[in-house]
Amino acid sequence: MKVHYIHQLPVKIELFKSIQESLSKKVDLTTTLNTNNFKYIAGVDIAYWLDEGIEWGICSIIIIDSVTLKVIEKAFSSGKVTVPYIPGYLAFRELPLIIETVKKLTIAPDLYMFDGNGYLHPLRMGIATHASFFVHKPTIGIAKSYFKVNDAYFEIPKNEVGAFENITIGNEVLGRALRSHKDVRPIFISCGNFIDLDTATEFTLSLINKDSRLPIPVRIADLETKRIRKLLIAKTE
DNA sequence: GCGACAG
DNA sequence: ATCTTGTCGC
Repeated sequence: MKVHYIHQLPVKIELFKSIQESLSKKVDLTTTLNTNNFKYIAGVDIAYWLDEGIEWGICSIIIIDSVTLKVIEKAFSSGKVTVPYIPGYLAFRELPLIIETVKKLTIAPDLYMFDGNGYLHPLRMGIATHASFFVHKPTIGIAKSYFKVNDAYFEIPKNEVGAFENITIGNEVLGRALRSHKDVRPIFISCGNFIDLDTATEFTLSLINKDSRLPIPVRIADLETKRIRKLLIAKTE
């Protein structure tokens, strides 16, 4: 049985340096919270595969125009993944490839949507929140399944499109279970950073189509990630 | 010892 | 996340 120690993860130093840099910058919230400026929305996802016992990952970021809903940019990065998946520490595993991919973007997204949680997290610091310190933009977390936080409570949302229930601990709202399709399991929305939950919900719902319960940017990033993985595996063999 | 566990 | 065929339904 292999034991992993978080404090020895190779990405730790880099992560904290970036957070320090980010905190010393001034973020203009009046600009970032003006939803009229949310024109370009990015979806981020990673797919994995094993090659001779070594784990590889391919990150895909796609940007859509929130008006036309068309993809206007795609960026990819692939590489070895050395950090294991540990519930609660997803960011340490996925951020290195994500950051590498963000650097390749020629268009700056106004909002990032991540596969996973933001504030809905035991330390209120899921991947969407963690990532905001690198991208310096509003971020939200979209999780396909519920990640249990101690003492958190919520009701199952009604079976209607747009129905939601807040996930709370006392008066604190961590996120919400949102029904993006009728007769389909809800998704779990939470703030990453620089955005409020109502706005996050509004944008999520506005980017849902009949193809998926996930918003378009995350959905397309997921498809792209698997398409590229197939190409990379074929190239190796 | 057993179950839970974002991706 | 990943391993995987058909199948039910719109």
